[in-house]
Amino acid sequence: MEQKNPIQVAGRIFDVMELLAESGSIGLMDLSGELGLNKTTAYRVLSSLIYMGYARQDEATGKYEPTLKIVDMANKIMSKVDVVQIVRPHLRKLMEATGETVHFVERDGTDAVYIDKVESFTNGIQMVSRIGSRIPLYCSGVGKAMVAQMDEWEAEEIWNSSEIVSLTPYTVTDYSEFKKELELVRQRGYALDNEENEIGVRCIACSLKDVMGKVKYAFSISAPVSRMDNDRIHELTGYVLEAGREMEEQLAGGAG
Amino acid sequence: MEQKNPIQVAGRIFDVMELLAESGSIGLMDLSGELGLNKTTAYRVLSSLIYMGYARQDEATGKYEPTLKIVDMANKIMSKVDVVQIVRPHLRKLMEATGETVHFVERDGTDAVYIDKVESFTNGIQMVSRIGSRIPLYCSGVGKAMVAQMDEWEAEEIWNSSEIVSLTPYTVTDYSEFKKELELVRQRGYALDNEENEIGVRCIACSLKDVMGKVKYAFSISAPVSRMDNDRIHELTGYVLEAGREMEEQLAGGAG
DNA sequence: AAAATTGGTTTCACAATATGAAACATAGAA
DNA sequence: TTCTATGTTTCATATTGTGAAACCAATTTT
Repeated sequence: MEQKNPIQVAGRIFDVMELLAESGSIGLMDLSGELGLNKTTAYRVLSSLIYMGYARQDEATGKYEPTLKIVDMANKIMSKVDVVQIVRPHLRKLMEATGETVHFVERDGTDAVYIDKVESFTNGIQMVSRIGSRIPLYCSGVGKAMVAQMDEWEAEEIWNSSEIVSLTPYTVTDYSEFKKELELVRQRGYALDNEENEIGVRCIACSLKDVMGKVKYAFSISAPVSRMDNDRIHELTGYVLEAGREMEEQLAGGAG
Repeated sequence: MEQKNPIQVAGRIFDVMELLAESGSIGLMDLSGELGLNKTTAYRVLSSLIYMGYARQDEATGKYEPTLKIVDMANKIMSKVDVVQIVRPHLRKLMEATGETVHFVERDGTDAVYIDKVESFTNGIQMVSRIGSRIPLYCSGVGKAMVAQMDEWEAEEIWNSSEIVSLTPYTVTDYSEFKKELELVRQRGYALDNEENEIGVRCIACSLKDVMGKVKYAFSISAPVSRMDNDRIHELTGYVLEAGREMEEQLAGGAG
């Protein structure tokens, strides 16, 4: 058994918040059923959330919904993530130059966490990425870009700790194949994701080192395959590498 | 006394989260001191937050920080706010046409809550608005734009329930003056904020009705006074009213 | 219209759970 | 070394959260 929450209610409270966020609007019975909570307990948790201003109850339907107080908190958190402040102008520039949506991630264990994105204007199809959401390193462009710059043992550790699943028919699930791919990434200076993570989406990614010289960040341009044939990839590569150079320089200089 | 939290720890948990968000990184002692919590209690709360993945402890310094899990939750919440999906393209268009930052708010009691913003690219000076943060109705462009379209009694109720303070020398703190201003807004179709809320910032705002025909939303273009003389305001007015018409139409049609 | 069902709200006796004083551990400063 | 400042763990205690059951108010069914 993997140790329990030092505060029982805390788990319940966040479960409720999470469910409110997920559903947008939900009734007491559905909620308590979904979470396996006693009706009264669920009610008390909701009352508490309302008391604190994180939830509200719809007058008409009696259903419960989240307020935007969490969103405010989230934005406070983001405003403190100073890497974002530094790289955003570059990401914008890259988006303008290419017309495609740009993502920026930070490594966290065997995952990458989205910490910024700049969406393309023209782009009809929107990527479903969300700031704060995660993507595994082993099957994403940004992930491969980062792992490629790590020591062999670390790459292997990440592979072994990851739960390898075929998300699409193109997902690499064999370690030796993965290693070959990494070698390619090192040669080119950027990584490609050919629908390995989500069908219909290709992306070009490049990693960045932090102040300590450790691989920590990566960014990517992603677009539907229809706009990402080999010629286009070749064309975009230049922009990506250029942006990478600029950002790396500024990140290093910022807090030497 | 105004009734207490049905779950005591809940308050403490969110106080801690809020403080983590605010400070970015904080030690146990500072935290417990700041919140008036017992050292052990603070420690337990933090342990619980870490257990759930909402906080982490810096290996090197021992200090505690928020993770991005809350941010993910916040974005889930925002993705459910469908008004945003509808109006964003219009806000973008407005930003592109004017080159100025555009805000979109929803009324909540005597406040307006920011639910979307599109920042101008060129803009050197960044507004400090945050999605989810609040601004009083009585002293903001968006607020006046909304109140102007309400019944007299509702306007008065809002005024009386608001805590009127002079945020700047230009803030209107007299009700009869406020009413005159509202009359002007009705005539023009848009509201102006001449540094009434923040010195150095002017904005043009316009309100929108929801599906039920109730005044519920508003949007604004804001910019530093240096770029907002009377000529410029006159020039921008057209864009604002145009955007307002388009959005109102689409909001009404969406779920008739 | 009466009865039954459904969802939200309140009460209350009980014990599980959060509490905080105090002791402990560790690292850096004097 | 000793002192001081932080973070961590223990443990006896009662405060706090718990959930069964009763309650209320709309709907829906009969």
